[in-house]
Amino acid sequence: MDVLFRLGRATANEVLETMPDPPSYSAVRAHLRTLEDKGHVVHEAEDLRYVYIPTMRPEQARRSAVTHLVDTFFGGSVAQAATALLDPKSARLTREELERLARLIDKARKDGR
Amino acid sequence: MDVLFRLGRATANEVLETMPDPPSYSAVRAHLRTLEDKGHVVHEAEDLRYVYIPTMRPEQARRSAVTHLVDTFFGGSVAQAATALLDPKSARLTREELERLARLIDKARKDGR
DNA sequence: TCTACAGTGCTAACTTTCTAGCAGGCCGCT
DNA sequence: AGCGGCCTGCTAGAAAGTTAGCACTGTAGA
Repeated sequence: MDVLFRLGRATANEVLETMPDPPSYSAVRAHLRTLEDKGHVVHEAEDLRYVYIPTMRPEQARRSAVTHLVDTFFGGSVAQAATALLDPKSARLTREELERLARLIDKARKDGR
Repeated sequence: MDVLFRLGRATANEVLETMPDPPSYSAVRAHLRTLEDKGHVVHEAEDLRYVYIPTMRPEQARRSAVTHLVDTFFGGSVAQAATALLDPKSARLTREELERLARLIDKARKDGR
């Protein structure tokens, strides 16, 4: 699923190539099929092969992943998660991005009071 | 592992209770043992039962989880991830938290130029 | 003391996942 | 037409994960 969320859509081979510690091609194909059985993905035939696509909408997947991360690793604290995310040691943001985030926070400050 | 990262340390029973869609108690115990075999957790005897603890340091686990989230769901863009995280629809930050984040970004802006 | 309880170690059966491999279809190339 | 490559569907055996249940141990309480 992570590969599919990352790529948006992918064939069995692309999933295999993108995976870290990949299992066999057979395993990937079988797993994609069970994911389809469970309704987590759909496939389309394209150029003679199957392209798999997550059924969950990207925004929802992102939201759910973010919530899970915050709950699992930051005790539910968005602020702590944000602090870790913006940690200068790893962040590397452009000036425009920083401006935009600053504006976002500014707006939240005004709205919140 | 998610449960252990969330709680820091937990017994088999606590893991079971914390899991969504929990399997059987037997499965949890067996799984904790294989995690221990693989070196991902250690156990300590405490009050006659085993308490399991992740071997990876929390900071490292958090960093790695954040990186994975950003890469998987936000195309590697920290800025997009931050925007989603601070989305006012779900964020709910206190004024102090907002101030702290604002200062963090301000600092990054000054350092970066 | 002895009884109940909760936890561990272990086992055996069962289910699911993983793996390799085969037949068949479609395409492009010679 | 014939060949090779790539993909699907399918199968069967191996490996891993799941489950229930037993014996044993230490603790607490009647």
